[in-house]
Amino acid sequence: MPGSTNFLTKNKSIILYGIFLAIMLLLLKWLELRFILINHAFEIYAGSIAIIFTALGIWLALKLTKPKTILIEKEVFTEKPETFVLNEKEMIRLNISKRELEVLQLMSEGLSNQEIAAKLFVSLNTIKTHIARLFDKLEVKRRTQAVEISKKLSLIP
Amino acid sequence: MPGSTNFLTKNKSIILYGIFLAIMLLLLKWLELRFILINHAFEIYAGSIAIIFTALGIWLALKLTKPKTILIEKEVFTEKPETFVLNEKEMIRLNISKRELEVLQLMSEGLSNQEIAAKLFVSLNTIKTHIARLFDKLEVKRRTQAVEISKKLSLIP
DNA sequence: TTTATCTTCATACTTTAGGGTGATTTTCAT
DNA sequence: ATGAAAATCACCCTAAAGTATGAAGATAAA
Repeated sequence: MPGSTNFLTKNKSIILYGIFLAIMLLLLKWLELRFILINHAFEIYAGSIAIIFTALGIWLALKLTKPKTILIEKEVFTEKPETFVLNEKEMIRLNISKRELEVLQLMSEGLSNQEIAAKLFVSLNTIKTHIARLFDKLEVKRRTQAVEISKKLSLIP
Repeated sequence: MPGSTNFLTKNKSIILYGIFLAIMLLLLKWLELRFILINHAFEIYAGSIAIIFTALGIWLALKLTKPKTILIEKEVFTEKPETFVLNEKEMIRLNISKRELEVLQLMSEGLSNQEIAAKLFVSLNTIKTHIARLFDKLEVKRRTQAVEISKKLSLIP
């Protein structure tokens, strides 16, 4: 830009003087600082040490100490675990066979003997004998009781 | 003891000399320490500052930091909530009466119609009609199904 | 191989459950 | 007080459940 170039050439000496003054001022300020530094060298040194080692102390404490942990156990109640596991011990104890358990399962779902027979491709009489044996082993007299008790024993879900 | 007294009087000058020597040695050692301290005053001072401020830093860090809180969610499976609450909305929706619910309850416990009748001091026929209405309202055909469904609907425990 | 258990099926019989219909008495809210 | 819902009961009939007994094939363990 020609405008700014003109300004520079016109006030060259003034600018140079200004710059000189600025430098001198900076130098004086620096010398002042130096003077202060020299005269208070010990205090500055001690202060620096204090600051540095305080920082070191903080760092050490934070880094090397075990974090203070407050363990809060929050109980989460699960609605229904749904994780049915067959109580095999009871099954063995009561001497209930796999087939019988299968019939028991279907019985608990509300199926009639006829429906169970159809589902397992066997005769109604077969289901009746299975159920009769189940009642004997479970020591019950009715299917509703059988369902009740075998649910409590975790033989069925 | 006369023995030890004899020993003291006999060697008095030797003992005194020994004590004197010991004191002199201690004095020398102390002077030596003083000399070391004076000559290394600055280092000692700086070191002290370092130690003190490190300690300060550690103290600050331990005292002023918030303890880290770790929240751990622990799943607790309640075996049986045992807190059965009747689903009254379903009861109203299905238009099931108190007496019917009572019968349903006993039915779920495995009682026969005859037993239910005896327990409620009513005739077998009454129980039959109650149950017939229940089956109608629950849209089922067998008592095992009735028990199944009404457990799911929280009409019975 | 032989024994014991499981699974299957049958026949006969008894008991209980369930369906349909109708009727009387309580109870309770309008 | 009166009408609707609830609770009670009876009778008849069918279907399903449960009991008892016997027996035969399948399977797995001894």
